Amino acid sequence: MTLDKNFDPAAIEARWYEHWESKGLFRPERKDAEPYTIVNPPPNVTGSLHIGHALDNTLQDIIIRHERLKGKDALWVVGMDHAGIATQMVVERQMNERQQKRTDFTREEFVEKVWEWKEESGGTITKQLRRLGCSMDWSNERFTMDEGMNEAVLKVFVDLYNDGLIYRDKRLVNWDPALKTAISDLEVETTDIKGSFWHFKYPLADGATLDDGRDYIEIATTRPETMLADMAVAVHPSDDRYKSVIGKEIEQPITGRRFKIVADEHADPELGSGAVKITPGHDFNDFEVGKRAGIAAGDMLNMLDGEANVCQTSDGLVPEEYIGLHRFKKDGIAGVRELVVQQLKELGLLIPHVTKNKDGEEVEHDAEPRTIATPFGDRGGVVIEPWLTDQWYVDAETLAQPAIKAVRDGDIEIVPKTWEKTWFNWMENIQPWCVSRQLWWGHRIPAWYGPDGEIFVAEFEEEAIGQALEHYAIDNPEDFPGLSRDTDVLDTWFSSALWPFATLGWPIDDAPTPANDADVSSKTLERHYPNDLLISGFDILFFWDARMAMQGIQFMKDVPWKRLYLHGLVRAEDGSKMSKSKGNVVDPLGLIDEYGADALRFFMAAMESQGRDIKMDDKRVEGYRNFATKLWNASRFCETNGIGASKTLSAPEATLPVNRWIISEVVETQQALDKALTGLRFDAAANTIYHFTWDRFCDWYLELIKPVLQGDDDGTADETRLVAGWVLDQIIVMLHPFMPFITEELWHSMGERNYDLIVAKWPAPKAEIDAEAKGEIDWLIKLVSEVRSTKVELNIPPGTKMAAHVPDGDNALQDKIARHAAALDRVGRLEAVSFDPAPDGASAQLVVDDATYVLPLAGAIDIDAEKARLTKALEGVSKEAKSLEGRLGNANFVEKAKPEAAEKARADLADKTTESERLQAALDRLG
RNA sequence: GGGCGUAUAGCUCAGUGGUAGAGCACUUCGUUGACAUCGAAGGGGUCGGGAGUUCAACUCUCUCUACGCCCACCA
Repeated sequence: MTLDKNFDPAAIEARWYEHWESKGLFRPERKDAEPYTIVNPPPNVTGSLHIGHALDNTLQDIIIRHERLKGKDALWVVGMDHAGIATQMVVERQMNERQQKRTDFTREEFVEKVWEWKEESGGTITKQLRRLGCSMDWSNERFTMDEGMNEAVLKVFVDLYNDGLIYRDKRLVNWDPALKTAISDLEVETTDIKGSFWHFKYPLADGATLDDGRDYIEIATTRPETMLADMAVAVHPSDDRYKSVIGKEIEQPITGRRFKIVADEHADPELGSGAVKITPGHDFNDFEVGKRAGIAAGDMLNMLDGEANVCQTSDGLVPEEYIGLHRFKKDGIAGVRELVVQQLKELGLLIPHVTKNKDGEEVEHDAEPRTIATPFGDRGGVVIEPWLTDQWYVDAETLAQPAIKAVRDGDIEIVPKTWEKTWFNWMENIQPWCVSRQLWWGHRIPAWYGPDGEIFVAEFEEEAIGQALEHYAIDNPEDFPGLSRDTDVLDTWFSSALWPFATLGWPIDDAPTPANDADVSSKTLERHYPNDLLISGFDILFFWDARMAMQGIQFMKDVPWKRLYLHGLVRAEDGSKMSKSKGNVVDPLGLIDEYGADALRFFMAAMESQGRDIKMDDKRVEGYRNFATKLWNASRFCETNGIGASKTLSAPEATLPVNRWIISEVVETQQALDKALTGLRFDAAANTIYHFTWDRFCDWYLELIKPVLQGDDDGTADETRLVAGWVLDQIIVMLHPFMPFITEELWHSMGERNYDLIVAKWPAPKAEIDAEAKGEIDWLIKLVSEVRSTKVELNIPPGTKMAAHVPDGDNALQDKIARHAAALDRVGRLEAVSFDPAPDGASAQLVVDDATYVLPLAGAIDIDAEKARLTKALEGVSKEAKSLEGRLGNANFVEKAKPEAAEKARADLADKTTESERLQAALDRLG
C-alpha cells in the first residue's frame, strides 16, 4: 500500500482501536510473564471525559503500553464508580423535570430507576476513553456496585465492625441541608464570604452583675440563629472580667432558657468581649466545650431539621413564631437569623457597631462587617450545618498508622517525593471518617436494629436475625418480631477504596479451598496485588489514594501499590482553573477531532513534569500533530526508497559510519527513554523520542543516506535500506506508548508483520555505542553546519555549490572526507574537496576541529562580512579560552577541584586555543 | 495559623556545582521529488531581590518579595 501525502488521524483511530479491542490485545495471554498492574481511578458513571481524565489516562496508558511492549503481563483494570450523590442527583433532576420526586417512589423502585438510567445513559466516558486510545482491559470491566464489589464491601464493613474499627456514634456531622445527608470532612469546602459579626447583651439571671456593675455579658457571634439552642456562655478561666460570674446563670432573652456561664480555655479573651455563646448542637467547637461542661451528646439541644428549618427543641422553649422558619432569608421571607437580630434589637440587647463617616460623625450599624470562612458542601453547594445525628464512623486513626509506616519505610514510594509531607500531615491528624449517607443509591449498610435499638451487623439478614435470637435468648424464631435494617448507604469512597484488590477477585478467594484452587481469579489476585503503580491527580490523594492504602493494608496485609504518582491539574491557557461556571473548559474530544488523539496524548506527556500543573496550549498540541505528520512523511520517504519493515529485532550488521552512527543513536535513545519512563519523567521521555525522530533521524540520517541510496549498488545501499528500516521500526515501537494510532498504522504500512505493534517487542538493540562512527558523523554534521552558516552570513545563495581546500588535512582527515564525499556534495553542497593550498583570491575560511577549510569564492567577496564573521567566531572562542585559562591559573581551582574537572578544563583549553589560533590565522590572511 | 509549590528567552516550560536549553512566537533566506502541518540560518536571558557556603552557584543554605495551592475550630 502507499501512504497518502497527509496523515489523517480520524481515518485510522477508530479502526485500530476496534482492531485491538476485538482481538483482545489489551490483555494478551501471558501466563508466564512477569505481571505488571495498574488500576484506573474509576470515573463516575455520570461523568464524561474532561481534560483532567485525558491527562490521567494518557499517563497510565503510556506506562501500560510500555510494559506490555516489554513483554510483561500488563493489566490495566478499568471500571466505573456508582458515585452515590452525583448519580442520585442526576436521576432526581430528571424526575423533577417530569414533576416527579424521589419520594413518589419506594426505595426499591427508585433504585431500579437509577439502574435503568445507568444502563441507558451511564458510562459515556468509557467510549471517550477509547477515543483517547486507552488500552485498559475492558473484558473485565468492573463497577463499584457489581456483584463482586458488593460482596467485598459487605465483608469489609462487617470485618471492620467486628474488629471495632467501624462504630455507630452520635456526634456532630457535616450535614448538607440541600442533599439531606451527612458528608465527610473532605466533602466540605471552606470559602471566605462576606458576613456580619453581631454583638449582643446576654442578661445575667437572678440579679447578678459583673464587677463593673453591668447586668449582662456581651457576646459576639456570626451565627445569631443558633441562639435558640444556646446552652452556655463560656469565658476563659483566667479572664478577670468574668471570674466572679462563673457558675452564675444567663437567661436567654428569646427562649427564656437559663444556662450557666462556664470556664473553658476555648474562650479567647482577646476576641470580641472574651465571652462566647455555646451551642453544642450546632457548632463543632461548642460541641467540645459542651462535653467538657458536662453536657452529654444526647442532651444537646437541636433546633434545626434536616432541611435547616427551625424545629422545636426538646425543652420546648423555642417560640412558636420561629418554628418552620428557614435558617437564612429565603424567597424573600426573613429567616431565623434575621428574626433573632430584629427581636434582640427591639429588646435593646443589640450592641451597635459604631464607625465614623467622613465628616467624623459617629454612625451606628447593626453589625460589624467581617469575612467569614464558611463551609459549603462540594456537591450540594449550600452552607453546611453541623448537625447532631447518629452516623457510622470508621476509625481512620487506627487504619492510618500502617499507611503512614508504609510510606515511611518505603513500601510505598510517593512520586514526587514532596507529597510525602502532605501524606504524613493528613494521616497523622486524621479524624473519624463518617461513612454513612442518607441516600438510596449505594451500598446499603449491613446493620439491623432490634426493637430496643440493639445493633446487629452481618453480611446477610439471616445472620443478623441469628445473632438477634441469640442476643435476646429467643428459642422460637416465630416469637421474634424481626429486625429493621439501617436505611443509610455507604460513602462512595468506601467502596472505591477497595478497588486495588476487590477488582482482582477478593474476597472470593480470601480463603482458597480445593474447589477454587483452579480458579483464575485467585491467581489474578495473587499475581496482581500489590499493584505496581497508581497514577492519580493530587486532588483525590485523601479521598481515594489514602483510603486505598488504609483498606488495602488492613485487608490484604500489604500495600495496594508500590508506587504512587501524583500529577497536577490541567489549567486553562491563562493559568486559571477550568470550570463550567467560568466557561473556560477545554474539551479533550474537540482537541482529538482537531489534531488527533496521538497529538493530544503527546502533548500531555511532553507537558507532564513532576510537581507542576499543566497549562493548556493549543499551539503546542498543533506542534505535536505536526510531529506526527513529520514521521508520516519520513515513512513515505522510506517507502518510496525501498525501505520497509525490518526482518530482525536486533540491529543489522553495518559498515558505513552513518549507519553505525544511527544505530548507536538508537541505543542511546532507547536507554534514555527507558530511564525516563522508569523514573516517571514523562516530559523527558517524550522529548527524547521527539528529538531523536526529528533531529537525528529526519534531519540528518535521512539526508545523509540519500546519496547512498541513489549511488551505484556496491552493497552499501542494501545495507542502508536494512538499517533505515530497522531504525524506523525502533522509532515506531518506542513512540507507540505515546502515539499508538499513527505508529500502529505505520507498522503495518511498512510491510508484512507477524503481530500487531501493540504487542511488538520493545527495542533491545544488543549494540554497543560506536564511538568512532559517532565522532565521524558528529564531525560531518559540524562541517556541513559551518558551511551553511558561512554561506548565509556571506550572502551566498544556499544552493551554490562550492569547492574546499584543506591544505593541512592529514591522512585520516583525507580518508574521512573521501568517505563522505557524496554526502558533503549533496547535503553540504561541497562538490570538491582538495588538499592542495587554496588559490590566491577571495575565499571564506572555516575552522572545524583541528583543520581549516578554505572555500574560494567566485567573484567579489564581501571582505568586511567575512572579517566580521571570523572576528565574531574568534571572540566567542577566545572568551571561553580566557575563562578556562583564568580558572586553571587559579591555584585554588587546581588544588581543590575534582581531578576530572581540572582535566576537562585543560583539554577544553587546548581545543579552544587551537581553534582560536586557526581563526586568527584565517583573519590574518584576509589582511 | 501551619504546610507545600512556583519565580530561567516575548509566551509555555525543561535543566545541571564548572559562564544556560526546548516548543511556540520573531527575523532572513529557500518550490534541489518524504514533508511549507516543511527546510536552512539567526536574534533574544545580569536564570525574582539580597546574603552565605564553595576554588566555582542558575544549580546548595538562609532571607526577602510576588503569585498559586492544601490543611486548620478563631466565636
